Amino acid sequence: MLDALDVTSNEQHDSETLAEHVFRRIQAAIVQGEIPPGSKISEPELARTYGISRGPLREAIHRLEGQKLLVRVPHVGARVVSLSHAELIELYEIRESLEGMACRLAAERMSQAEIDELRRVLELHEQDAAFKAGVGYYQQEGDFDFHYRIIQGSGNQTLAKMLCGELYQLVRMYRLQFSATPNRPHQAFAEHHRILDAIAERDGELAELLMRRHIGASKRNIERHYQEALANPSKTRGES
Amino acid sequence: MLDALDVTSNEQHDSETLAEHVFRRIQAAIVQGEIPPGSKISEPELARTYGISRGPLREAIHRLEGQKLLVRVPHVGARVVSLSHAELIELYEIRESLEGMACRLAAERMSQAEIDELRRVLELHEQDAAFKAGVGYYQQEGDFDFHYRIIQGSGNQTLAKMLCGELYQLVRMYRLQFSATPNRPHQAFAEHHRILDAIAERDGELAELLMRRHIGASKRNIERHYQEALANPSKTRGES
DNA sequence: CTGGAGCGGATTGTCGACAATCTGGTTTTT
DNA sequence: AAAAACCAGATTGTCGACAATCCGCTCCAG
Repeated sequence: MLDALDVTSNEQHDSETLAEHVFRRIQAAIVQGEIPPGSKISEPELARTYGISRGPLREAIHRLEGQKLLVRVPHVGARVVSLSHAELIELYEIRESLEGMACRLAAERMSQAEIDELRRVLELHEQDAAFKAGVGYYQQEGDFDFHYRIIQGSGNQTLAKMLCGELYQLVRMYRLQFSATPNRPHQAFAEHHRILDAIAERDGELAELLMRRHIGASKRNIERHYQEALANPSKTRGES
Repeated sequence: MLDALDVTSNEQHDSETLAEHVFRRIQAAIVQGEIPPGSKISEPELARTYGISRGPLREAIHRLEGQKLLVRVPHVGARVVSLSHAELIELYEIRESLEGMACRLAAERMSQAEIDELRRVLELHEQDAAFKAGVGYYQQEGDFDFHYRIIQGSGNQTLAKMLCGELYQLVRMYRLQFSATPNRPHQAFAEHHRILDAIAERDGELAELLMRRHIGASKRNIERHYQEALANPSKTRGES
């Protein structure tokens, strides 16, 4: 069950609706930065690009707006989201609260098999992190994502829909953008490990605390990024 | 008094887009139960009802889906949401976490003027609650809603968009449905008062705790409702 | 030279019609 | 008679065209 990995990107289920298809394609393009943040979305242009009419495209745009990947103003059009520093911090505060809760519930309700699988995911990350030698914690999608699996393990389906179905791609977008911090990946991995241990010991209270601290650390990491970018305006992921 | 309740439905903003207009009207109809939960949404029928084409109507439907007031399955259509017992409990757990956080932030960041206004809102509720003699805590909308104002007072705009702009109507829909519990309104009012006191004393920790308990009490109230409905199937107060 | 009004092009909002798909009842087959 | 195939009706998905609105440019006045 680990084989199906890029089911979200290409290779469409042919019975799938056109709007659904183009929705996923644009979503991937935005998250991976192919359509840069802040850039305007032209309906006719995108319709030509994907070879569809404006009808399904507009539905896709509305759904992207629901996922907060686009912001739309009436009679003007849509732009790719570009979170301000304050907004990004706010998003992390929300994650702190919500994923903290999810982690507590996961510690209480995950099955032993799920915990074992989660441990295997972490080991897989370890190998990959070692391979990539620190340049960005390998940020896999969906089932390979540590946070994703914990949220799923919380058993709260409504929460899972919220975090894994709506805000997930937005968080992923910015996680990709800030993953190039030198020391952070190693630290994040260690934090993940401690969280897993707490879950394995069924210590919900500790698991929640650790997850909140983990996300809080990510938040501070981002704040540091912004302060550096403020002092040294050569930003946007420095490939020296 | 009660007449100014449908400000969201008709009248002004003629520069407003058609889709926006019909979106609000259908939203109000769903929240107030005019379109019963679980009922199917027929695009042609609604288009005739509101005198518009299917284009803007579909946009409105998508936005309603984003607010979780509709559930839509491809090639079949949309239905008004009908949360199961478990889903409703999950929603309240999420509110516990999020509004707890909002309450802590509000205690730390609300201005004195905002706190004074909040107290006035509560006094207004007291008069109204006394007037209505216990039959349902008068659940005003927007600025008149205690929870709404605390969330706004948290200063976290992202959180406010989430709770006041997306989940708000859904919560309101079920709050209206369960507001007929005899003793609950008086109790809820007392809890609101204690929360306000904690905020006024700038005690964020206590404010968060009280808010979590307050929502937890509402949750238990709903659970009791369900158990009674289970034992005595004469539910859905009033008509079918 | 500067500022504002007016105009042209382009984009978004809206519409009606056609095609693809689902639902439910009917017919046919075993 | 029961189950599967089928057909009819309606509904959703998609399309291209028209109308309303906005953005940027030009032109004119001061």
